[in-house]
Amino acid sequence: GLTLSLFIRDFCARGCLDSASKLLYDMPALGGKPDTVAFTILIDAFCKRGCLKEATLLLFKMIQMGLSIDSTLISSLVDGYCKIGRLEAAMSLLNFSGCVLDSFMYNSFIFAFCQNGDVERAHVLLNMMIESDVVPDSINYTTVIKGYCGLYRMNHALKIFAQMHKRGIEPTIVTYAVLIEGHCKHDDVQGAEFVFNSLERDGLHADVATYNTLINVYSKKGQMHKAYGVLDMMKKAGVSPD
RNA sequence: UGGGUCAUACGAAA
Repeated sequence: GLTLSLFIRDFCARGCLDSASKLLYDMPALGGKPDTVAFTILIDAFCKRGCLKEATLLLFKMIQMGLSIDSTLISSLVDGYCKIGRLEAAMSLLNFSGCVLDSFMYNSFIFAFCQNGDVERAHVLLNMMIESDVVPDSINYTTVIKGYCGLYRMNHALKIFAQMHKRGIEPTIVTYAVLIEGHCKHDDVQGAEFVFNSLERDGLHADVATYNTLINVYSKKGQMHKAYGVLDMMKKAGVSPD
């Protein structure tokens, strides 16, 4: 199954889902066995394009074939349904599967609530994770932080950030980028600079996206000399602009 | 050693 899955993955990455499907069906003839992972790759590709009907059909097809389902597979579908706003479909699929929510699936719901502007509910979900002994990771925290930043609630965002630290979850480069952008929305250039500097203090390496975020802050504030200064920082750090 | 969740600008749309 592994060999042909690599080709299926490549087809999906290139957006050739028809070729990927064909290969999946041709696997037996080619001497390969379609397995859960091969199906998951294709199902996830359909989910990411919002084609949940095709994805769900494939799910039932593989179940008919006697293949087992696992959390990764269900997570793809749960995220797909969440991304198109069908949270109840995501929930019923989850119940049907018998899988339990893990940090990935929790995040699909948390993200969806944030997108709807219902960050309070996303926050409740984050707390539910802890109560259910599912350890929230930096992605779960970052998603809620971004939600609060989007609502201009920097105080809440920073509170979550502090809780994250207290629980020993390491922020990532994304966490910092989200906070930098949040401060920018608040017209708080100094806050953005403070976050950027703490990033370096914590031994994380800014990447192109991080630098672009900071450049965006400065250019929106008309501080182009500082924006050019970031360009110099990038050169010194060996990060090329895109 | 193959599969799932979070971030930037620009462009497009409003």
